[in-house]
Amino acid sequence: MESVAAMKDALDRQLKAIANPHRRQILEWLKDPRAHFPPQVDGDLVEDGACAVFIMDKLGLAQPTTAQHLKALVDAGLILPKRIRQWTFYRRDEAAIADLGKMLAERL
Amino acid sequence: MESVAAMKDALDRQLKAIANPHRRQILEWLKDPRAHFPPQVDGDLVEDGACAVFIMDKLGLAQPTTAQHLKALVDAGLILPKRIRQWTFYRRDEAAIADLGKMLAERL
DNA sequence: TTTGAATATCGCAATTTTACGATATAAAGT
DNA sequence: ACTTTATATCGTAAAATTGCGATATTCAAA
Repeated sequence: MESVAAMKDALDRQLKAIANPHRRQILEWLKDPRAHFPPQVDGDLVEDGACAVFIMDKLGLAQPTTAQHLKALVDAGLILPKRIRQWTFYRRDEAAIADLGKMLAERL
Repeated sequence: MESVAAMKDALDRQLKAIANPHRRQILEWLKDPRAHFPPQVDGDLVEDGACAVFIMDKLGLAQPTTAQHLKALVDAGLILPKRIRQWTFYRRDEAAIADLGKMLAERL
């Protein structure tokens, strides 16, 4: 069981995460990875997620900046990282995103 | 009809507005003004909203800072200001808040 | 019309966020 | 082992956010 303060911190992280346009764009792209990212050899686009390299390319931001945005989304619990060989793939945590959406629709 | 860019700007303002704990606290208090604010002589607590002075007192922030937070919420279209005599009262724009919540639940 | 109270705005400091280059680490192929 | 590629981290600069004091403005009462 989590403390109230910890839950508020978690909500704060999630709301700050979606308060940034680049991070919302990433979440949007990951809704349909096949439509937005090229085919991958090492990791299924849907099952494992999109490769950080492709996300970086589409964002048009530097690698450290992209990594920072992805970390913010992971720390907020909105996307799930999966390391395969030397790559990290990211996919949406649909359950967490749905929970957040429901929470906001009900309690905002 | 609004442009897509203008709609994205509006969403950005709304998400940035609720990304701040103080502003979320204000929205929370305004859900039940009678429970959180003292009776008012000049303006109905529910119909017109809570007086900025009382909101400031509860926040424990300076007047200019409180005014800034209230402006952010007004500019985001989440609360409605009403000037009566020398006071400004604020109440939730329930329709706008519900729209935002629904939007996030469906499209996040 | 002066006084007092509420609100709005200005200017500025402190903090946080965003972005990047440099560099370190990790993993794979040569 | 060495090189290449992907990722992570460090340090730092620029921009945005948050907060406040000082001050202007607004409005009503004295």
